[in-house]
Amino acid sequence: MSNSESQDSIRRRVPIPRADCALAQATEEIGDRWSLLILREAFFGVMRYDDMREDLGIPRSVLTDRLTKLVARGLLEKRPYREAGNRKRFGYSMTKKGRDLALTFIALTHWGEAHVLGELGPIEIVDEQTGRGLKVVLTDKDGRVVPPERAVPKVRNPER
Amino acid sequence: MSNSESQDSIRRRVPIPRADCALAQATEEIGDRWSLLILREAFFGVMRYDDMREDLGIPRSVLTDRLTKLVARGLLEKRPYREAGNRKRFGYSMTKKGRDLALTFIALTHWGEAHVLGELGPIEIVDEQTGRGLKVVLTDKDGRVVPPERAVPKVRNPER
DNA sequence: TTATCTGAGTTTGAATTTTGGACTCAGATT
DNA sequence: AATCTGAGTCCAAAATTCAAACTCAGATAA
Repeated sequence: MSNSESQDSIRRRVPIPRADCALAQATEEIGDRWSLLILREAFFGVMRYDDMREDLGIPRSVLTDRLTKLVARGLLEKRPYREAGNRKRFGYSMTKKGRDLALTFIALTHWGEAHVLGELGPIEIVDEQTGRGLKVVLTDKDGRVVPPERAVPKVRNPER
Repeated sequence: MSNSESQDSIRRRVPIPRADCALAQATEEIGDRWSLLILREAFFGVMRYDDMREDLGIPRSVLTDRLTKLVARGLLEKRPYREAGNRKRFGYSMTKKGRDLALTFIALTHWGEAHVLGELGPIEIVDEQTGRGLKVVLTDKDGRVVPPERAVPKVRNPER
């Protein structure tokens, strides 16, 4: 059916207003091999430098660098804490901006399970209040669920 | 309110079964500075090497490398096409696996608009059938919408 | 038929980033 | 005074990225 690609649809594309696109900006902040994984740690409640390092196997210098950047960009905050009978230390926790990446995490995790891992991973995301498993869906303004195949890009304010 | 972090909650964290996590696998496939942007191009209907290069400002050698990898991993496919009176060429288009990243794109794009760009970007995602704007939400099994703040990780089969 | 153009790459050498390991430092504990 | 620990810093080698120049094959132009 959609074999008609051959002729001219190759050129018919959404004209893309360049780098002012939100996805490009977003990948600027978290689009490297480590930042997302570090944020996942924070999302899962890991706050300490050495715990993250051990979980991820990330080189120290890179972890230090990423944590610093994530704090500077407001995705994490560095806060002092004190454990029973220990000196004060610092840990990292999510800001609102960081927590708002949860949807992206979950969507990407589900994709990874479906298409890379090939099975359900060891951790699921549940509703804290009901304990029920959660999934990510698209809805329109009225809350009607729309399957992802029907999602298409559209220029918001075509300037002509 | 949540000032009680100080004492011991710092250590109380989900024990994370290591690298078999889906998110780590997923970032292995698309977690670099360019892959997601290339896939966005494909999602927006850009199929040609030079169009992608121009849109993204990506070095040729890197684009070639990423396209090859994305094809090898099954996110894109390379297909011949022919434009009116031109020789046969090759273009790249999304596979199902690639298209299934749409939810992740959209979630990340919305995050970028809210937290980085600070305004709506030039492109919105709409329902192809109704033209209405779409957003990403979390739901439970019954389709009940759950706000992202209530999403928490849980070990799926705690082995004890 | 030879020359030119074009899309889709390669190649190259310099600049940048990543890596793993060793080293540091300050406050607790022995 | 010596040791331990969490949270880094510093370093040289390895891997990646970059911009710019070069290649190559088929279509069109002269």
